[in-house]
Amino acid sequence: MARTKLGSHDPLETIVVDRSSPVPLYYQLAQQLESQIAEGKLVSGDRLENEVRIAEALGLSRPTVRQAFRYLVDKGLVTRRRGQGTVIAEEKVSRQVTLTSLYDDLESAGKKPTTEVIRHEVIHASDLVKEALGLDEGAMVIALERLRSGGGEPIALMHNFLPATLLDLSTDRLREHGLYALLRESNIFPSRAYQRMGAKNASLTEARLLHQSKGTALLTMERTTFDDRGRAIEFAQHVYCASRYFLYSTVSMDVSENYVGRSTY
Amino acid sequence: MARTKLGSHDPLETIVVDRSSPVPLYYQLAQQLESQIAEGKLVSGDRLENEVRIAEALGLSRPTVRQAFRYLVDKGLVTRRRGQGTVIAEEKVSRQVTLTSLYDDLESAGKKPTTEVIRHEVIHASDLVKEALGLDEGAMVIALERLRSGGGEPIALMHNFLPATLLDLSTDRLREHGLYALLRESNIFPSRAYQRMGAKNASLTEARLLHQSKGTALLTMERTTFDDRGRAIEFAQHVYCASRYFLYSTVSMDVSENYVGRSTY
DNA sequence: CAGTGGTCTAGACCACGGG
DNA sequence: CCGTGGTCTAGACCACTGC
Repeated sequence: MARTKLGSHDPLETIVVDRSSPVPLYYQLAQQLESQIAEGKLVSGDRLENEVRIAEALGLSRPTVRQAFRYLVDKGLVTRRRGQGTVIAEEKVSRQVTLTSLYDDLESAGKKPTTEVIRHEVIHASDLVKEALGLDEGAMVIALERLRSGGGEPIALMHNFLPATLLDLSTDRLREHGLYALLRESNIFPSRAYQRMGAKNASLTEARLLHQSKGTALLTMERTTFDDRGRAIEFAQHVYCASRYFLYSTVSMDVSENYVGRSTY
Repeated sequence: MARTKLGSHDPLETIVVDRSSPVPLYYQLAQQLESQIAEGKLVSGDRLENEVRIAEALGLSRPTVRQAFRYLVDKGLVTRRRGQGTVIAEEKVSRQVTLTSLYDDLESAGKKPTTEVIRHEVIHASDLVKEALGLDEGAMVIALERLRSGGGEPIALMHNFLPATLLDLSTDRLREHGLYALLRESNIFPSRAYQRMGAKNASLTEARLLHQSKGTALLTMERTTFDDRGRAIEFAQHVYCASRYFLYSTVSMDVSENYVGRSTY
């Protein structure tokens, strides 16, 4: 079954680009294709028109269309192969667009999350925190300890350290919002994080806070987050209740390794 | 201290592109910059020349230089800001280029890894495995159970399931190589994986195999891996010894969220 | 062989950041 | 204001895939 169009649905018919909009053309195109995938108008295995025809149909140049496609590839929504075309990917990969670090917020959306702020103060950074954040001797950091619950049950015990010079945090707003949301409000945009995941048996205090018994296996995560300027903005040590919670992530293998593997130079 | 060049070192002087090489020009440029970063000739905070001047200096067009820079940005090696330029990023982010899924191999490089193949047979896929790999009723899969050790101590107990139609595996080669290396040899290129991490208390058999006591906290990971064609190629259930092992990963936040966050349309 | 994406060019104008 | 990266165009040729 080879279909140049896409079964009963031709996505190009419903796509429009607005040249008066401040939104980049490639982004308008990418978003509309993304929507069609999200809505199920384009499903796994469907093939898109080739770049040239899309460019003609929408009155765009080919590089612009390619930029839109690159966005979709980066998101794992489509796969492209020379000589074969552009095909909608398995939902599994794309469905979980959520990043590990943000999963809290999304997951809890269905679970009525609450956050209890156990600790919120400005202190001298410990050696570990200084090292992680690249701070100088005597630097001050905001130290947070929060208990995140969903559906009435505790999910995670979270310790965070942020450079005190970065922003001011309100304890009240911490109760209502994720930390990253507050950072974004202050024009700090997390862009990359370096994470380390492990496991540990619950201590007595951890067990009590998380409503578990001492010795229960807990998932641990240590993370250093950097913003789009390359600044270290947060060091976190979290402990998750493994019985109620998993950390999800989508990882992409390095293209360069494949490249080297396939080339012969 | 504003330096248009880069302190004592001008990276452009040592960069050459070979137009007769089959390696793309943008990739030649990206790799050479990457090398200079790896070798410490370019260090965190250094600023690169702007696109136009690099293009002129190397006799390339600006889009080609941009493509090289995009590669470096994707790898987290540099950050770029309009009006400010291209700056080498914190080492922390870039150092750990390693993917979670491949960490085994890299880590074990320093630890003399050994792999004991406990099980290697072709079986009917269970419902869970069929679901994960998107297989039909009655499909056959290769079932693997391996114990990975480093420095004489067991590190991980690994269960893998691969579509039997995908390739043939030799038990001998499994002892000597990582699974992904064998896949690549068969022209199967893992490109994305969907992972779920958790924790559990060791069962008696797990404890025995991993030289731990029953109840010790273990790190668990479930993963479905897709290749560059978008095919599901592997479903894995691994259990790691938390006392000797961590899972590392570098995650990048979604650009589009930032984009939306900053725009006003 | 025809069809596809991959690479590359030589320009253009715009948007943002900082002095 | 200037310098920077961000977007966009209209072409060109090449490399891989599958028939």
